[in-house]
Amino acid sequence: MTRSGAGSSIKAVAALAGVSIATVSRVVNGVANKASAETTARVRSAVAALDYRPASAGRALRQRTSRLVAVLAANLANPAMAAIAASAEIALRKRGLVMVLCDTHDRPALQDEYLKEMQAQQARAIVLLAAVESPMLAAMRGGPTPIVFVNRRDPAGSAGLHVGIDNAAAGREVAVHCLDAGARTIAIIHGSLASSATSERVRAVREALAARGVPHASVVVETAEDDDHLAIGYRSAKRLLERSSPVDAVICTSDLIAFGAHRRYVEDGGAPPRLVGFDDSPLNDWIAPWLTSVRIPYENYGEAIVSLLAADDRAPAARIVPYRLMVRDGPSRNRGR
Amino acid sequence: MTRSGAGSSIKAVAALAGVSIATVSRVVNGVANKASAETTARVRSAVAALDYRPASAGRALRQRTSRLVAVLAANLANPAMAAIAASAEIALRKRGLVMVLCDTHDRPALQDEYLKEMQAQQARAIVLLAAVESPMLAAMRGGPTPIVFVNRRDPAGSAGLHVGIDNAAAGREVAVHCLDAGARTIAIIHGSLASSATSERVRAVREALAARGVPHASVVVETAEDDDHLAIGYRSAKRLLERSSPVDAVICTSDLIAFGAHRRYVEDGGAPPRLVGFDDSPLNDWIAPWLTSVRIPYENYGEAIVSLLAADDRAPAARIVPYRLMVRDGPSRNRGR
DNA sequence: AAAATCAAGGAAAACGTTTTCCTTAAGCCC
DNA sequence: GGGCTTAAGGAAAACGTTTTCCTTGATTTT
Repeated sequence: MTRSGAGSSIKAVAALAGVSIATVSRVVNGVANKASAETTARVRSAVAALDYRPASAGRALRQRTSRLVAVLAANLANPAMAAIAASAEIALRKRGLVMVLCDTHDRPALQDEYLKEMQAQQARAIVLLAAVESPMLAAMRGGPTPIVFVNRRDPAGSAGLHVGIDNAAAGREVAVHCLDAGARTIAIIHGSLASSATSERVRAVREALAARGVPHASVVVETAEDDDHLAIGYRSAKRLLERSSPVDAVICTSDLIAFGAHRRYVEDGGAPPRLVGFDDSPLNDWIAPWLTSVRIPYENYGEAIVSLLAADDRAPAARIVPYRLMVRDGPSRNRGR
Repeated sequence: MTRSGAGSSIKAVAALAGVSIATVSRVVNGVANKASAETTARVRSAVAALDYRPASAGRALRQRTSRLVAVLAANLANPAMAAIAASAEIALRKRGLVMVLCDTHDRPALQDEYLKEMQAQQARAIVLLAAVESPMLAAMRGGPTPIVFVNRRDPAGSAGLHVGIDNAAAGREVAVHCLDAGARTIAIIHGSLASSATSERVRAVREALAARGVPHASVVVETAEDDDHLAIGYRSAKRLLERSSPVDAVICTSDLIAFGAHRRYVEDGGAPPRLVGFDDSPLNDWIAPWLTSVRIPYENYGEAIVSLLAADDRAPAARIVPYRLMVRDGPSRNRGR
């Protein structure tokens, strides 16, 4: 006798119910027209009595696919990515899928290592939070394993499954917001343009400013070579402060960049300019009441991802979710009063 | 011919190398004295040529254990938990293990559901980030699957594997720090005392204050029934503000609670009291320069967890990692000047 | 009333590994 | 040179499922 609940096999259930293991399997998996109501009930109660749950290894072996879904995040230290992961986990679980979470540190080699590992795990699907191009990704593209690109589109062409916001529209709205708020000279601080999200945002801001008559050359664009967004913001703000003429508003392509810039301005002692970021998080209300930010509903990304996986091939291959500009004008900005 | 890299089986490798699958398995797994140098080389090059990696389902089935390690976090929205998860992922990966991350929302029923699922997955080990007591946990305790309790100790007795800081010492240090900084009346805001970490911190603070001659009754202790730490801090600070006499320092059992309290004070308009929290994160330097906090090296927790799993049964069953009080006195506190 | 469908369920194959036995040949010790 | 041990490697079992066949009655169709 095996210990009761733990790891009872299909054989034990079959024996207890007085049927073959085939029947148990069919009842558990809900195959129609293969068991009488009476048999079904007997099997069900045996399953409950033994607390049986099919061993995933056996199932995966036979079905040649596991219930694992890999989420490869570029940087888990980024609260936005963590939020997406948390949301994905819930949505996957609801479908009986299990999330495997990995941190690629935005490095192609590591991303490839994980892709290979997940192939060995026979992962049901791959979710890439901010993908980078890599050999293995190229090899798997078009293969049988669905790949969902979140935030950043597929780095090679925009064909793949995608979840994200309309970055161009958001960029325009941010630009217009700054102008409407009275800003005359505007700066942009951005991260790596290899990210489609970043490049789309930057381009949209510039175009919107140009369309409103702001001379192209008067827009200051800063960036820094660093994969830490905080550092990018800090160093870029430093350079903005070194300029002869100050700017009225700084548009950052992520909240972390804005945090970095804000710190630099605070250290400087003066009143920081209007700061705008992207991502937003409920935490901003608490710790960054000075930051206007494009709220991206990461808590809904999980469902969007899963629905994309469930959809048939003819459904639209992208879920563009709505964003919302959260205007904040809290303590820190007018600290100088 | 199967498509080259993808999912080649051990049979293909054996055929290419001209050996049996048994030999391939042994070479891949590094079994000594079972293959000549020449054979080993031939197998290795076949493995490389086909980009072979053992299917984990087959392996798990045979070995009756997978390479999955489950990390069950009480709340992924908490940056501290996310940081631990990120660190665990790296450490596990280094040992060829794969992290499965789940969010139990601090609910026993959900924790049990995950525990069952992970048993079906034949998880190699279970890591509980802030465990709650639950029937399934009780059933698995003492079973073959190692369980590591992180931050909170095993809710039923302190026998289990544990990674955390010396909360009593940290609590004392925080209390002394406040007194040394000149605080006369001190408040404590804490979360659920079901967490051993929280209760140990609160007790240590109170004892240290008493030892320094602060009358027991003069210490204000606040809390709120909520699983959102931000809300606990906010609501508790509200009550502190309603008191006739203000406090000089508020010790919070987590940074999130401190964030919540800070917001309430800022809304009030006056200068917030000295605020102290627990957890800390690199982000605090950027966004909460007003928060003194006990820095817990979550980035090292992954290694501590893994070392606990690797240790034999006679090694000490706990890893108490060093903490450090990060004293900050940035802009927001002396904003009133 | 023969033919055809269909529900119910069992036996056994298949999935891809690891590992236990075996076998063979070589080396070593006396 | 006979008994050891040992390296090298193959055949086959075992792991726990799902699923393909197959069989047997019962019911429906023609």
